[in-house]
Amino acid sequence: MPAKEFAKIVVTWQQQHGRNDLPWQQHNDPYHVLVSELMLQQTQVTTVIPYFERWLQRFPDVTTLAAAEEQEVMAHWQGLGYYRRARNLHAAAKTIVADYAAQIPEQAVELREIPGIGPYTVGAIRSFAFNAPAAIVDGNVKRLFARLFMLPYAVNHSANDRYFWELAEHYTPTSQNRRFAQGLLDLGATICKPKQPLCHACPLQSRCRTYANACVEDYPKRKQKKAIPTKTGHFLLAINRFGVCLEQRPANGIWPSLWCLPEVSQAPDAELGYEFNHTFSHYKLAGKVWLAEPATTTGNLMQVPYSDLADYGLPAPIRKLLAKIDWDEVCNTKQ
DNA sequence: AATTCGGGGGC
DNA sequence: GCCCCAGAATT
Repeated sequence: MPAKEFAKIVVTWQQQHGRNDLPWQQHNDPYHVLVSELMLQQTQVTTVIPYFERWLQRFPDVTTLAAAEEQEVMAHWQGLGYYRRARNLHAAAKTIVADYAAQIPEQAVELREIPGIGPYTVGAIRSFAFNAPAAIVDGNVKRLFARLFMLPYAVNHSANDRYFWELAEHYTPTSQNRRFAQGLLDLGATICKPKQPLCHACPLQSRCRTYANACVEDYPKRKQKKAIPTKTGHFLLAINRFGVCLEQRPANGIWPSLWCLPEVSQAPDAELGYEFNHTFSHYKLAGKVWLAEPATTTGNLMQVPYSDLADYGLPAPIRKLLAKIDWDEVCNTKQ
């Protein structure tokens, strides 16, 4: 299909049926685009919206964000996951203020040097913030192309990325690319969904090779991935009438820089109080929570009153575990 | 090229 | 339970 024809179909459909009321679409502000794109990396739109709104209230522009304290930046990301993105966004703001006079650059080579901005986000910022003719390839675009052209390339195999990028660049129009790029994402998210795609409502149905062959749901092809391992983690629950001991985790590894129950490398000589399970994308964590005395814990500790726990960006499984504990009862039995 | 980074939605 | 999500950085 000619590239111009493809672009016209996508642009026309986006105008009539696409998403045009998302919070970060309202001003085409490069900072809004930057914040939303970092938040949207591997995170669904409906999850991001409330975080985006709170973020803009506290950090309304790139200068405000650059001047903010790390701890406060992390607190506003709490619960969103992939916490490195928050540090990247903070570092990106500082870079933009220092090197680009607080103006987000438009050129790809400059954007690519900014922390947290990879190939996809370069294209997204150039498309959405500047309406520039830049390609984007994300999970939605790969799935759409894989089905439309019945591609045999597994979408979760990085060696195949070049095929999808070549297609995306071939079809990227020289005008109206903001709407075209949005249309690709909207088609993938609302029509060409992973499961139960709405082919009856698809503007590309007559062009779709997997639809013609009645094999839409067999695509995209996917490379089989290994089973994820299970790791055991040992955590200390040290409490008294003053509160619970929390420790700030190191900046690298799981839950970077978040406050958490102190973690130890092996099971201590103590009573096992609680257990929990948590599944990450790449391993399962079997958490053992040992009842310890506050004096036996070491490290970067802080004793936090139970009533203040909500102020600390606790990892989700830890937050849920602590929420189940009846503090009055624990204090009475422990004295 | 493979691994490491969360957490929630949806079925 | 499992797959998926507006991926990037690291090894």
